[in-house]
Amino acid sequence: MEPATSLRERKKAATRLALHRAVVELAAAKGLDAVTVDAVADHANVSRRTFSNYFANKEEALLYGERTRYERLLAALRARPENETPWQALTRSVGILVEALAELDPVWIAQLRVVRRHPSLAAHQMALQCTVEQELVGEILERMQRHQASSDPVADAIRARVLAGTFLAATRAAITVWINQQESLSLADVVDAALRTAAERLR
Amino acid sequence: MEPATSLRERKKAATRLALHRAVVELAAAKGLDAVTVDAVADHANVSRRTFSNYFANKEEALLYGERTRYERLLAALRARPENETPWQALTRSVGILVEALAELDPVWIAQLRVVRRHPSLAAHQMALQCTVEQELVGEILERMQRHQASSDPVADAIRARVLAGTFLAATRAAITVWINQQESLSLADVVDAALRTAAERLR
DNA sequence: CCACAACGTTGCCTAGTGTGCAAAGTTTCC
DNA sequence: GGAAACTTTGCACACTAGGCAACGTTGTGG
Repeated sequence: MEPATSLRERKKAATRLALHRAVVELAAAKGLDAVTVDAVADHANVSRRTFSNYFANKEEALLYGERTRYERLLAALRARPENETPWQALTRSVGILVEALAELDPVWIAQLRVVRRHPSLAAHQMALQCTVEQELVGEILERMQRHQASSDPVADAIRARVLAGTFLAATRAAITVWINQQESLSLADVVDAALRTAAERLR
Repeated sequence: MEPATSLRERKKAATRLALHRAVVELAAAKGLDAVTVDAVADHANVSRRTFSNYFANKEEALLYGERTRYERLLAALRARPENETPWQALTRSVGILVEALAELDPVWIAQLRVVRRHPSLAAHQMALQCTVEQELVGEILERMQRHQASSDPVADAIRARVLAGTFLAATRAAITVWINQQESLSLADVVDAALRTAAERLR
C-alpha cells in the first residue's frame, strides 16, 4: 500500500490528497454548489491551474476516496486464486471495501453525508461505477473462460455483464440501506445480506 | 401516447424534440465533444438560452429519448396487475422498452449506435438509470408488501434495491451487448436472455 | 558537484457553460 | 378584447476546462 517511491511521486500523492480533503471539507461546510474550484485550490495551497492537472472537476476530486476504494477492490479481485469462480472471487474480495470503510475516518463520514444530500453527486458516483463495471467485466470474462466456458460468446458476454452489474447493484444497495439507517447494523452484515439476496434465485 | 393537450404543451413538446434530434444529428456527424450548445440551439432554431430552459446540458438532451423510454417502462410497470410479483411485473413490462426501440427509424438507430460509443455518455446513462432505480425501488416495495411481506424491513429494503439494480443491470447488459455487435440478433432475444441469466441462480 | 533532462507548477488566455433578470412575444381564459 | 399566465430571448456575470509557454523542482550521469 505504500510504494514509497520517489520524492516526486510522494509530493504528487500529497497534493492529490490535499485537494481531495479540501473539497470534502469545503463541501461539507458550505454545500458543494457553493464551492468553487478556486476556493478548493486555495484551500490546498496550489493554483487553480494545478487543480485541473489532478482532477477534471470538483466532483471527481470529491469522489477520489471512493475511486481508490474501488481500485483496492479490483486489486483484491485480481489477487484471488485463479480457481475461484467469478462470483466466489467477487464475494470474497468485497471485504476489502468494508474494511476500507470501517476505518471510521471522519472525513469519510462527512463525504458520505455530502454525497447523499447532493443529488448531482449520485450521478458522478454512478459514472465512477460505470468504469469500475467495465473492469469487472474484463476480470469476470477471464475467470469464466477458466470455469464456465461456453460455446456462445454472446451468452458469455451477457453473463459477465449481468454478474458485474448485479454485484455492484448489491453493494450499492447495501451501502444505501446502511447509510439510510444509522443504527447499529454493521456494514459487513448488510453487505453480506445483500450479496446473498443477489445470489439466491430471484423471486 | 398523444395527450393532445393545449397548443402551448404541443409547442413545448415539439421544441424539446427538435433539440433532442438536433443534438443527436450533430453528435453523430461531428462527435459529441465537437458540438456546442450554441450549435444545437441554432440547429433547432431556438436561442441558446431556450436550450437551457429545456435541458441542463447536451448529454441530457442526447439521452432524452432514453429517458422517455424509461418513463414508459415505469408507466407499464405500474399498470401491471397487482397480483404479479415484482420480478414478474418487471420482466413483463420490459417489452415496452424493446418495442419503443423497434418503432424507431433504422437510420436513427444507426446514429444512436455511433453516439452511444462515446464513453462519457455511458456515465450520463448511468446517472439516468440511478433516478429510474429510485422509482423502481418504490414500486417494487409496494408489490413486495402484497406478496412477500417479511417482518424485517431492512431485509425488504435490501431485497427491493437488489431487485431493481439487478433488473437494470440486466437490461443495460443486453443493450450494450446488442449495440456492440450489429449482427442480426434481435434486441428482444438478447434482453430475454439477459433477464433469464439474472433470474437464475448466480454461480 | 554540476549541468542537463525530465517533470510539475503557475499565470495567462480563450471558448464554452449555466443561470438570474427583465423585456418582448404567445397562448389562455374570462 | 384584454388581462393574466406563460415562454422565448438577449444580456450579463461568474465559473470552468484546457492549450501554451515560462519558470521551479526533482532526478541522473559524468
